[in-house]
Formats: sequence, C-alpha cells, structure tokens
Amino acid sequence: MPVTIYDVAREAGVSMATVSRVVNGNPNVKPLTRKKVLAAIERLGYRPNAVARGLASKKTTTVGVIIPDISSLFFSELARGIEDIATMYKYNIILCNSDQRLEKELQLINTLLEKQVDGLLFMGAEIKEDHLQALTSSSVPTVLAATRDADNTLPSVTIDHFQAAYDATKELIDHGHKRIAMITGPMNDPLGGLMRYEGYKQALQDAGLKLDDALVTQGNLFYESGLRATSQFLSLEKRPTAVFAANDEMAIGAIHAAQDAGLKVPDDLEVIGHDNIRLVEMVRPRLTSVVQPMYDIGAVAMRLLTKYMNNEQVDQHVVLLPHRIEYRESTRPRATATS
Amino acid sequence: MPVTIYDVAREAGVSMATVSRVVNGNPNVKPLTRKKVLAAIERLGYRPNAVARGLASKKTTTVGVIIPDISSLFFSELARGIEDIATMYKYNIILCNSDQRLEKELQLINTLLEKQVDGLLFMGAEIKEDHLQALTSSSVPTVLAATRDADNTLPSVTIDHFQAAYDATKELIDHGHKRIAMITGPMNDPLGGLMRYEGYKQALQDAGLKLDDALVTQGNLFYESGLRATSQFLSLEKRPTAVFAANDEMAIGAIHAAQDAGLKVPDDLEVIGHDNIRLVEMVRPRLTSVVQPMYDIGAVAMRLLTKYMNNEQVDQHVVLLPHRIEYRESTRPRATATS
DNA sequence: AAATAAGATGAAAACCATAAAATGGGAAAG
DNA sequence: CTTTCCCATTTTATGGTTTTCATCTTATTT
Repeated sequence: MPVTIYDVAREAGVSMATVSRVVNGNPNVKPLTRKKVLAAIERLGYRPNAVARGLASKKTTTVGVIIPDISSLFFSELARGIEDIATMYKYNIILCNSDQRLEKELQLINTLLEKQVDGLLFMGAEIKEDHLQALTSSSVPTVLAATRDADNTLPSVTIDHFQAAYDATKELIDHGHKRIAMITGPMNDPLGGLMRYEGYKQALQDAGLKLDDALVTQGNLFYESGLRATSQFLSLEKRPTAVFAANDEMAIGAIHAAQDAGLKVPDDLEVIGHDNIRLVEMVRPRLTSVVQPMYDIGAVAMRLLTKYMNNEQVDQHVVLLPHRIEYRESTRPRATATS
Repeated sequence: MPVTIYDVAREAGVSMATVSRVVNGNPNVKPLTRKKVLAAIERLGYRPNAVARGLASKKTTTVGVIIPDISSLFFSELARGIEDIATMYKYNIILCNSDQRLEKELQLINTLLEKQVDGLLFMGAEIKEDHLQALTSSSVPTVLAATRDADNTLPSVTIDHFQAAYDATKELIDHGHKRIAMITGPMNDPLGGLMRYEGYKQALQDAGLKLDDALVTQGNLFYESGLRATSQFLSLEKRPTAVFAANDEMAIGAIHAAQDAGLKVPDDLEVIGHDNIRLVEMVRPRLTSVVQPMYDIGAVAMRLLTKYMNNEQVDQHVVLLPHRIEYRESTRPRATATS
C-alpha cells in the first residue's frame, strides 16, 4: 500500500489540505510548516498520485496525439517537436498510431477523451465530418498538425502546400525545363496530395506550359513508388527532364531510377523533393527539397494547444508556417542573373 | 458538466453498480436490464471516465515508454512495434524522449510512476544503479527494450550484439579482407558500442588478424560521423578494404565517403552496416546490413510486459532475438563453395 | 487597544468510478 | 414447507487528491 497524502499529513502533524498546498507550491504556507511537510514527504518517500489528482482537479496534464504512423520519418520528426514543447509545458503525451484509417481514428479520439486528456493533437490526411463531430463531441481543445479541415473549423498548423508546390515547379521551369513530371501523393489527401498537384498545375499554366497527363503519376509516398513512377517516365518516348515528387522518399526513388537507367542527376534529370527530411543529405547527389518544417509544425501546434488548454487568447487559429526550397545537387546551380 | 455513471443509472432506473457491470461487460446482468442501460447510455451519450475508473480499480491501462529519441529511424520503428502490441492488449502509451540523459530518464520514470502507469518500457544505452533503483522504487513491472542491465536484473529484449558484430566481421574476413575498419558506436553504450566492438575484435583475433587501432574510430551513430571516419580511413597510407559500421547511417556515410573519393563500393571498399533500417534500401549500392529486428524487439518487449502486468507466468525474462545478415550490393556476392 | 485585514490552517465535500458486502426473490434440495 | 443456494441488483465503502468554506492566527491600521 503506497504512501498517501494522508500519511504525510499525519507524519507532519498537519492536515491533508496543507500537504496538498505544499506539494502544489501554493505560497500560502508558513515556511516552517512547509519545511515540516517536505521533511515528512522525504521521510516517507511520498509520490503524489496523478490519477487521484486528475479526478479531483479535472486536469490530467496529458494530451492525446493521433498520428498516422510514428515509424515514418516525417511523422516521427513532427512527434518530436510535439513532445519537446509538451515537456516544456509539463504535459505528457499519449501517442496513438491511426494508419489513417477512419474507423481507428474515431475510436482513438474516443479512447483519448475517455482518458480525460486535456487536449488533442490530430494528424492525418483528410478531415471528414465524422472527425469534426467526434472531435467536438467534448469540449477538449483540439489542434490539427500538418493538416487542415476544409472549412478551417479547427485550429491547425501547416504550410501553404499549394504555394510550396508552385514554387518547386516554378524553379524547374526557371531552369528551362519544358517537360516536368510530377509524382503526386495520394489524391485523397487534400493537402499533401491534391494541393501540391494543384500548385504544380498552376505553375505550368502560368508559364504557358501545357499539362501532360503522361507526366503525372500518383505515388504512395514510399521510395518504391518513386522508383517505379520514374522508370516509367523514363521509358516514355518524350521523357521528362525534371521531376517534382510530393515527398522526399519518392524523390530519392526518382534519383535512383534515373541512375539505374544510366542517366546523370541533375544533368539529365533534375529532381526536387518535398519535406526535406533528414534523408535528403544521405543520397548522392543530395536532394533539393521543399522544406516543410516538421519539427516546427509539431512544436507550434503543441504550443497553440497549450494556449487553448490555458484559456489564453489566440489571435490566429489557422497558422501557416513559411516554407522554402533548400538547394542541393539534385538540381543544377540556380541561375544567377547573367546575360 | 459531463454525463456520469450516476446519470445513466437514474435514467435507466437502476443502480450505478449495474451500469458499471454493463459497461464492463460483466455477464451477471439480465438481458432486459442490460438493454435498458445500454439505451440510457446511448440516449445520454455517456462516456466512461477512465481517470475515475483508474482511481477505483488501480489500473490505468496505460504504460510508460521511455525512449531516447523518437525521431530516430531506429527507435521510431521500435516504438511502432510497442504501440501495435499495446493496442492489441488495450493499453495506451505515454511516450517520453529521454535523449539518454540520466537526469531526465530518472525524472521521467518518476513522472510516469506518478501517473500510475501499469507498466514501464525503457530504452536507453547504459543502465546504471540509479536506473535500477528508480525502476524498482515501485512495484510497477518494467521491461528493457533493445538494452540490458549488466546483471540481468530486469527483463529485457535484445539481440546478441557481440555475436552480430562477430558475424559481420567474419563475413568480411571470409571475403578475404585483411584490413577491416570499424566505425563503432559510443563506447559508453555497453551493447551498441562496446559489445559490437568486442565482437569485431574477437572475429579478427579468431582469424589471426591483428587489430590496427588506426582502423577503429568511434562514431556518434550519425551519417556525418560515418562520412568523416571513412574519409579519414581512406587517407591512410594503408587503407582498409572493408568497413563495418555499428549502425546503418554511419555505414551509408562510409559508402558516400568512398564514392566521394572516387572508389567503387563494393569493388574497392566493402561496407556492412548494422540494424537494417529502412534506409538501407535507399542508397546505391544498397547496403548489406546486420538485421536487428527493431519492430519485433518492441513488440516482444511489450508482449512480455503485458505478461507481467497480468501476473502471467514468464519463463524467460531475458529474451535474445535472432539476428542475421541481409546481403545487398555494398558487399560482394557471397563466396559460394568454389574451387 | 480595538478594529480590520490578511495569512495560515483544517474539516468536509466533491470528483466518478469500482469493489465488497448486503439484500431480496426464486428455484432446487431436503 | 423450510433451508440452502444462486442470481440480479442495490447499498455502502473506498480510492487519493483538490477545493471550497469556515476558523483561527497574526499583522496592520487607526
């Protein structure tokens, strides 16, 4: 039977209320009393029971995190950002993998609410009506990280995926390419899939290039699919001379497909990836990539959540973090203004 | 104000005890009563409060997971194994990053025990007396994953690191190499650092090769350090012709260092990595690596923990999972028995 | 010195569930 | 027709805190 606050009270010759005050750093305690209590705590090896505390205070200092797959480089980086900030604000994290399966996501939301989390951080692709309903079925604050719902009902932290894809494509266009392929993400993902594709299309259109459906393939974000898509591109009669991939893993697949076909990157094929995961430094040539600041997205999302949990004023509930392109050797040196 | 079990009881015209039974699937409830209760739950949108339940039942169905760094490919894979099995057994996971800092580790153990986790899963390098003491300061079952304490006091799940390193080195020896370099992990890590080094040494010794200190460098497990270590090796007068790296990231660094120096892998330099993380498929040439089944280690560790949490009989508290070498193109084809 | 304010402490209720003990009704056993 | 047993259910106690609210000290003001 573990030591309770009552035992400490008896040992110190005070009431439990006083012990509680000492433990919680309430200033209204005489120094001498505090000392006695602290001594008793030490002597007995008292360890507060957070469950009891949670029941009494209706706060668990725990937030639920629903993530598609923690073993993905992308999400694990995000998770680290979340956890770091959570720690900073004295929260713990219950981490759950959803594999982006709707049913599981809904069930997880429910489980986490049962566990009385103080807040919820949700990552996933599409946010459906079901999600919204489940997430608002209690008054627990929720923040979306690296995703958004269509109507911006919920607070969210993302980058501007349309613009990011636009910029990447524009960069390739500026390099003089006319045939630019794209390996998209799953199109049921409104941001990472659809939005990036839209940005690509828009950039082509603005440059007066016409979209060639043969140069667009939907990938599944994994290396293999980038490899496959690209070797298919390269088997075309009219090959692309540049590839924009919706994530880095596929982009690396693209590089290797080119190399396997005896082509040089970037000379014969330029490649731009997306996300700038740590992998980009571990390929030859190193991969030029659109920086999506995963860690920061996680960190900012968590910070935002703490504000909601503390009823702080929030002026912007939809946060767009800046993106940029990190240039490496999978693209040719940038055209500096020359004649 | 949320709906409580009491509200449901009133609505259904029964006592809270009966509601509790229905919610917990206790069979001793008349079908009609169960139906009434279920209807009331539905009508009121009742959601059990897991904190209250935890206080009353002294079980939280939550386990604490202390991991060095979730953003590492190695550990995130492990974490996924843990989480999958946890889910299977209806547990949730509180995930904490320790960065392998002793102070933080101890503090996390304490926090998790305060939160009344039903079990603890610990990952880290060295297990010191402090750890043991903190981990046994309560009677919460603990399992070590991918690490062990020196005396095997605690249950653990690992592979045989000595043997794994021995095998990898032996493989290179069998390829006829006389100068085999090693990039070790941090030596304060008894398993991933020291043990692998010991295995390497033993293999050399058994083959009658003598250890050359110039061919051993301590790395920090990151890509860069593999890159640096190898380019240093290659600047030696008497170059190594093969490299064994204590993890894959460093091994990939080794490959690139060789390539940057104009050498061919595996023709001029054979490289073997360790862990077989997903990255090994994303380099050219693809990396031969010692398979450390991260996912399985996590899964088995979690399974073991569930046994302890349910007071099941455990016959082996120190589990060694099998390892093997996965051959790819960074090593030459294996010598099949020829003349 | 009296009145008042402020600070320190304690007693008891509340938090929401589970667990153990008690109750009542009906069936089987004697 | 009791007695015993079983089943479904209720009653009561319990878990370990925090949180009012009341009380008692002590300090401050006039």
